[in-house]
Amino acid sequence: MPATPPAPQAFFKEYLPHISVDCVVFGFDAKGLKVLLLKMKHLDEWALPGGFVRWEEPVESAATRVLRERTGLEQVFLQQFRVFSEPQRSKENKWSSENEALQGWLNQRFITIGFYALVPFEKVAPQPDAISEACTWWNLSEVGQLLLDHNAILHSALEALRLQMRYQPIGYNLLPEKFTMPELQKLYETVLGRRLDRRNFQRRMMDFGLLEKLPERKTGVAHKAPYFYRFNKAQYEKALEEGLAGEW
Amino acid sequence: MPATPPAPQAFFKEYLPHISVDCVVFGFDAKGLKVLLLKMKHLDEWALPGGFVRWEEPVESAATRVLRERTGLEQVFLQQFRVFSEPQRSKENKWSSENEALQGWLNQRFITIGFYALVPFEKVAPQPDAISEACTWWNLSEVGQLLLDHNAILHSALEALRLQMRYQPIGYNLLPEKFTMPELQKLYETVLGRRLDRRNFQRRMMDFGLLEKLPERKTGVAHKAPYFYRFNKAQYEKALEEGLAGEW
DNA sequence: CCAAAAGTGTTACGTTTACACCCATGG
DNA sequence: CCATGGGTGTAAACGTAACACTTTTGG
Repeated sequence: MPATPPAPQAFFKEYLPHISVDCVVFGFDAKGLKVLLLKMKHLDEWALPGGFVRWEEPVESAATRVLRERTGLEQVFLQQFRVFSEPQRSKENKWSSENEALQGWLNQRFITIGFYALVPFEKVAPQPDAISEACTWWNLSEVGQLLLDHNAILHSALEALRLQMRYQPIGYNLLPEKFTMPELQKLYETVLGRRLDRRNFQRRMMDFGLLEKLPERKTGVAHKAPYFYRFNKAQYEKALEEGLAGEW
Repeated sequence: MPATPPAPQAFFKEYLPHISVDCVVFGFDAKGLKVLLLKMKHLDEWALPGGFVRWEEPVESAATRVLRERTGLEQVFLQQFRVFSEPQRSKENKWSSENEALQGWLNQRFITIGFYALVPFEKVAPQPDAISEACTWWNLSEVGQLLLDHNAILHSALEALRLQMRYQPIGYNLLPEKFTMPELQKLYETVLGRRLDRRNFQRRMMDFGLLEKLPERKTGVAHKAPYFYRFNKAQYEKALEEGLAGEW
């Protein structure tokens, strides 16, 4: 979205009416799973980054654009997971903006297509959009009341991510290029919401054949330094296509 | 306030522009999996049953309405699985209709929300809609070239169904109230696309605790007559909520 | 009365889970 | 030098897959 206030009716000319995309952007660091949220102008609430669909683009392109503008990233894992379309979902909200064109646009009924994204936390430079005054990471456990039905969308995205984990690998997009086995394990434990056995986890991960063990070890840590690993991109893509065996 | 200029035509008054729903309706009989298709007027192609979204209803309600009007059924298993939004998906098609309002409506760009439904084959009374001249079941293997991107939607629905099978029970909506174990097995083999061991299948199914064995047996069959079973509705619903263990 | 299909049980195998031991490092 | 965390190995437990035997029925 442009930083300068749009001309009247600009939104209606540029975007399909009634259709929006909302992105649940997941990141991961030592503190656990995080989600990218926007602080809306003139409102006390935070919201998921979202956007609208141009007249000649697919919805995936709209979501990719939102991601690029909020995070600066180009290639991210992005997956549509559900449509949210209750007529009441936008009713409760009374948008009041100094910009009349924007206000008229936002007060439509919107059917929104939910996407979730997995992004490398440390590479993101969060940028607010035209209708928000801040864009920052939130720990998943500390997220409060969100705009409209965005809490439900977030919850649904997390469920979709947990489901994806059952048959596809995650990690490539959520971790830095080089990472340690305990870090990867923490990611899995965080998303699954339960502890895993250290030894069994390592063996299982290696058996998938997606990881390459590097000769280097982590430095500056107490106790025995863990080795670094990285994903084998080709094998990882293959696993995304074909799925993994077994359950968690 | 309405987003698009209020059109004189009835369609624009009644439905949200640019948004449609398409339903992949699966049925099952001795011949295997079937899908419900419509023969379009003035076109040689068949299409998935679809419809549009009223100004004050959620998309699920639109899909339910399509199902009711095409099949006569009220309570069916219905699940949204993906949005199809390529701008080109509707471009190729030149609608020509005797009804000018209809033609103008259909020539919009549509973003469609894909649903799949599981219905009891024998209870369905297929009914064509206003823009089609026939509505019939097709064996999945005999489906040819469909309208627009409907082949892709169908294929995607089948994938979603296979995925659902991995962690939720199917059968309640696809089989008659009373059925035999071989019939249930055939359903699973058909959807999964591979043979299963008769004995192990039976044990596994019973272990799920969803089936009730009835005292009656099938009559008029050669060889040993199989018992009838039925699903325990309460347990089945529970399994749909909580998921099943194990892989196929 | 026998071929074919259905019901029940038992064994073999592999995968997951649980746990033991050794290694490395910073305080 | 020892407490802590990381790396590797092994045995038990569990679930799935493979297979044998009995029962029933129509031709």
